[in-house]
Amino acid sequence: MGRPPCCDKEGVKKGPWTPEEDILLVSYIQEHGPANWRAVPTNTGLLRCSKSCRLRWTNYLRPGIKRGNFTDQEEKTIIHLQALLGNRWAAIASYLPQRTDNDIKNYWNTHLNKKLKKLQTGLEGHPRDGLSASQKMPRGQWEKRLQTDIHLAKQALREALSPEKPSYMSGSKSSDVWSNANPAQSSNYASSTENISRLLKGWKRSPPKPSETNSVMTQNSLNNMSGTDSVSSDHGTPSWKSNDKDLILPGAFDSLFGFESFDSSHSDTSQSMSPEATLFQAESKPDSCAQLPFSLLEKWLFDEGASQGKDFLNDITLDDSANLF
DNA sequence: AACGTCTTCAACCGCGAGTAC
DNA sequence: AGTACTCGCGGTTGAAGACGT
Repeated sequence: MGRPPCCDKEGVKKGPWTPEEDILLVSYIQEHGPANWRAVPTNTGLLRCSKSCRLRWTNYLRPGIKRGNFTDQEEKTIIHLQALLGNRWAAIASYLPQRTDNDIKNYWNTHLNKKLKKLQTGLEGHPRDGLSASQKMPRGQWEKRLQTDIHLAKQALREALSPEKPSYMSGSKSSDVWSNANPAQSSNYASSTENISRLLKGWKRSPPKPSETNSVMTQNSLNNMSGTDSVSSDHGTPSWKSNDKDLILPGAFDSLFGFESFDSSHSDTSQSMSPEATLFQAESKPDSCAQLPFSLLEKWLFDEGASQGKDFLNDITLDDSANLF
């Protein structure tokens, strides 16, 4: 028996999404939550397959997504996690809540891979000068420790992902969140998304011709979505506002690798984020079950102790990571 | 200005895992 | 237990813009 196609190939639109399609999708998800993707094309009238809808949502429209350049810290995180986890982009993305696995994968393939290869080839035949803390120890010892570290991290990840994980973990997938969400939560959800408001900004600037507006797109949903400010005030949390600042999961990533702040420009935002917002940020990530491994990994990263461990990753340089491959 | 090449990234494809029946 | 179906992941592609000649 052959595998059935995920959608009818006939009459299914492919290629880039239009703002109109985005609005339709966002409008639908606002009301129903990101679940039962199979039903999305039918219910929205979108001529897209369910997979395409899900992908569009998770990689572009989902709230809390940060776009644009990767920071040095993010770069380091990706490099290190890639060394630990390999090309498990979804797992890596779970440590960078604002980035999608697709983004990270693309960034790795287009930037980091090249960068590392370049450095690797550049280092061949050159003495290793400008050594970081981790490199100051004899190379053999460092490599040995690194192997042990990787082994420990993998073990920790395995344990953390075992079925005995706490209940809050097992039920934290975004679809679960949404299938259980009440309508009010659903409304807040869509209204609080910077991506959606950004989308709507563009939408307002160049509104579609009336004939292009699908009947599924209710005025009510448009109002809800564009009313980000009013909703944000309901929460009393400026970070819910639609603005140009990126949302950030507070705390956790400040501590990761000992960064004072994941990005200094975000610190204000993260400080002002309410617990609800924090929860939302955590839950909006599809694979939030990796939060526990994160803490274990973080512990492992810092278990190097006060001696040198804490600065290990801050000090880690691209050539450090290059040697991991 | 025109053309060719390179780079980027959104989107697609196929597969495996999980789940409902 | 077996089948059908959905979802999520990772690899890959291709359109579009950037850049160089």
